[in-house]
Amino acid sequence: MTGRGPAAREDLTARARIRDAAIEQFAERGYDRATIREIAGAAGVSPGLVRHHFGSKDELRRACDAYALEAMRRYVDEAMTEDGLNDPRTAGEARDPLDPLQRYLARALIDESETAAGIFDAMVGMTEQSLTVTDRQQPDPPASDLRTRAALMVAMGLGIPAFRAHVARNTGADLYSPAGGRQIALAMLDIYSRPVLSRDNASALRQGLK
Amino acid sequence: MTGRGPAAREDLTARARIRDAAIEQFAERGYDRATIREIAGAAGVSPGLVRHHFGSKDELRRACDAYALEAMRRYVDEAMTEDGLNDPRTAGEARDPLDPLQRYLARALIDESETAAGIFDAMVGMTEQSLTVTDRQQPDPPASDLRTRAALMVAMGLGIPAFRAHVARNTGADLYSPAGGRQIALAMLDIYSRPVLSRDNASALRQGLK
DNA sequence: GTCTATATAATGATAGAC
DNA sequence: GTCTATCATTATATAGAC
Repeated sequence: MTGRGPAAREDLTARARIRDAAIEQFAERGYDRATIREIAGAAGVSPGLVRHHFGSKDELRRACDAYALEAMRRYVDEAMTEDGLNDPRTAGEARDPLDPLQRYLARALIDESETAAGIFDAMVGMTEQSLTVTDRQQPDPPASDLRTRAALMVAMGLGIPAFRAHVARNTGADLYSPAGGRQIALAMLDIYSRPVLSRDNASALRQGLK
Repeated sequence: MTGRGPAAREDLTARARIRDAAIEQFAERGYDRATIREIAGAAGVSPGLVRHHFGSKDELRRACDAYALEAMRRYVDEAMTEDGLNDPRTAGEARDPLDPLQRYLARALIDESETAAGIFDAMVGMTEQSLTVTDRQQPDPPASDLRTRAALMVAMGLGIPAFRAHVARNTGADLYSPAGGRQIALAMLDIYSRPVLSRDNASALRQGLK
């Protein structure tokens, strides 16, 4: 974990408060439905000040994108060190500050942000690498294209923050509450550690595809 | 498969053409960015006629939702019969007409449609049922809540149509082209038939969560 | 740096002719 | 059933005062 924790809201500059409020609003309502007025209100400033600092709504979005990208990059850099890889916290608390950004990212991808698309592609690359290792450890090699599998797995993983509200309604567990986060992490471990289909079942279905 | 296939575009009533164009636009651009003018243009009619047939943009959305719901219901009814369950086509061509509606559904969930939320919940229920069967066949029972796992799996599955553009950019395979669909189906079979995590790995991570 | 007030563009809603 | 023309609303962009 680098540096200082999250500063108290009142300690942030107006510019930072606006950016944080924008990230929250863009993630929650999407780019179009989030209004400058609302963002300004949530940050405790006037709409005019938003323009003063960011120029336009579109540039405000780009600033949020850049901020999210930078935070992701910082996390990946740390996680990829030799220490990080063995630290159990890498899978746990260390990634906590990433959670709201993951939700922002999922929404930005749907809103067709260029920066977010780049992050998606980077995630596919990392998943590809990780799959290469996993594949080698398996007795029988997978029949399908590596990159396709990686892209699908990233899309599936992002489905959870994307449909967060619907998951919460069905489970009573909000992804971003401590208790809910644990409940969901527990379920994810089960999902990821057991196959949905048996090998036989899968190859039977494979036949049906030809 | 019931009844007639898709009618030629020119054979449809104006009302049906508007509905189809709206489903396409809502799925592609989302509710807010899809404009009545664009939908009317795509359907080859005037904006005024949209109002004549549907009253308002919101009622047009509801009509699309109802249409998607009905199509899903019809598919499920057929797939759940004794014939359907054993028909290999149930996993194949039989669900082809469902694809564009799945994409519509994914977007409608993000746009907070009530009807779509109901469909999501129904999908969770079906997944729950299917998981109950699968779980019984496994030696060791999963540790986590059934409904939570089901909700997460539905969200993950819908991540694919939700992030369709990004998957396509990374794989060159559009989910809704014949070749791309096959490529993706093949990869899904691999994903679903092999665990991402070993049991040991999973229980180690489970410890880290407490 | 911060605010208020105004201009402008886009879009959904409406009315009425054919 | 279908279209054209217009209105009302909303949100962004802009200008200028403090």
